[in-house]
Amino acid sequence: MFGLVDCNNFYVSCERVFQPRLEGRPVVILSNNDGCIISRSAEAKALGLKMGDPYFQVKEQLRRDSVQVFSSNYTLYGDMSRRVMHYLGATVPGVEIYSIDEAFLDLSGLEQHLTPYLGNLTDLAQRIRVGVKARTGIPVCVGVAPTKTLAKLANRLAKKDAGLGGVLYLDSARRRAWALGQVPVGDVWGVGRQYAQKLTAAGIDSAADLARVSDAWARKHLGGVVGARLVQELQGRPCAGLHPSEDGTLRRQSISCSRTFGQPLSAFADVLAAVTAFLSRAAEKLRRQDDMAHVLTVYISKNRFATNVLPPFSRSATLTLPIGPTADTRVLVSYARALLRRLWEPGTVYHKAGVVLDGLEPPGTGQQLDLFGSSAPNQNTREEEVLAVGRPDLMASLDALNQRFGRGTVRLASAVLPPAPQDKAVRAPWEGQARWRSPAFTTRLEDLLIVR
DNA sequence: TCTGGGGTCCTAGGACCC
DNA sequence: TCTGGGGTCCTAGGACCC
Repeated sequence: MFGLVDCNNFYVSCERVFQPRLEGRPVVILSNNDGCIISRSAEAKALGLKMGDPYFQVKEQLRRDSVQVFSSNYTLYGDMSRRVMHYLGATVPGVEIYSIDEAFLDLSGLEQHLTPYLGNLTDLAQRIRVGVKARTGIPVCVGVAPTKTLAKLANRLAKKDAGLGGVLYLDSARRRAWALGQVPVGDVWGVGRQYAQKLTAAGIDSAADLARVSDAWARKHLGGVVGARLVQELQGRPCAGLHPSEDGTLRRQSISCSRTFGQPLSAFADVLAAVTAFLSRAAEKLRRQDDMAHVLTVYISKNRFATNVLPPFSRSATLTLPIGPTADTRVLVSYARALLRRLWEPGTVYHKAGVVLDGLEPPGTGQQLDLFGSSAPNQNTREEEVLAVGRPDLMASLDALNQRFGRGTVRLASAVLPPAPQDKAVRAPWEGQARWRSPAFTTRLEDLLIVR
């Protein structure tokens, strides 16, 4: 049996924990660069504000309706998420952190042990909901069902129907059938815009309809094996297990960092500075989960909303590192520069850039065998290994300094712009704005709330 | 003037190998 | 005239998720 815990309007809820005056008022959170709406309170939803609405388009309405507007504050949200996940981890046997605001719970076998002492899974789910709120201030809903897809579906019903008290357990075939009938097919986990359109055109309107299609039909029209699994899961046959997140952290298979620039850029040096900064950040995350990367992708994008710009809006270049996996920022940056040159079209105005690290593996899984001269295939030359390993000690010092004195205290020279006239910090041309960012209430001593 | 960022999984064609 | 088949790796891209 699976549980799904999903935080309600998570980013808004994080702000409200430390600013109770926001309770009961419409609140929205904006994306990076204050671009568009990415989280809304119930009151903001009721005003018709939509996920993804560009700020500049709804600015007037926000003002008219006295909506409280915030820039996103990922330091705060990340820390609040950690607290929620920590509590869940201490409460049930297995937790899979699915996103910043969602976690699957392994509840298998719990019911039979639970019932005599503590009641059924509905009671447990209810205790979890109350417990998270009491310990973190974050409201959540909990769905419980025999498959992940049905747990998601139960969660969404629990969110929508206030009468359920924030919890729904699909404990019988009858209840499952009822739940499937309540949910439009486009709201099923795994059905996006394209598939929803295709499905409704075929007369499949609800989750219940989708649960009735044949395996062959699902394979043909819903992306092959993915579609087949989706339908099975709706029918109550689990196709996906729980992948517990060890010690409350999420281990990634790829790590990326990208940004829309604060202003359009057309100088190679400016974009290279951005790419270097993004890659520094990505490599930092890579080392934090104690991995090395074997594959590097760089991409640059034009403005897809501009009427005078033709597709393709984005070009990418991927390289399997000839030297094997590395976690050294300097090694990665030297390859990234070459990839960027390959993509670069002089005279083009760029809007966004990004990097992706793939092929992650912990240090010493493959390349170290070769150090001892094993006859493994694809073995690197000694020189290549030395290049790939780089200077782990240097990287460790870099991370330690930035951890202690703040992100970006020590950077690669190529990420730094020509010195400003005075000794004052200037924003890099690729950096955007965050005009309404709340304090880092939980992670900066200077930002601690003062209670009188 | 102003339109996010970070992930997952799957497919498919070409290169290359035996 | 006529030219195999299967596997893996690399790379790019599409669909989906929050």
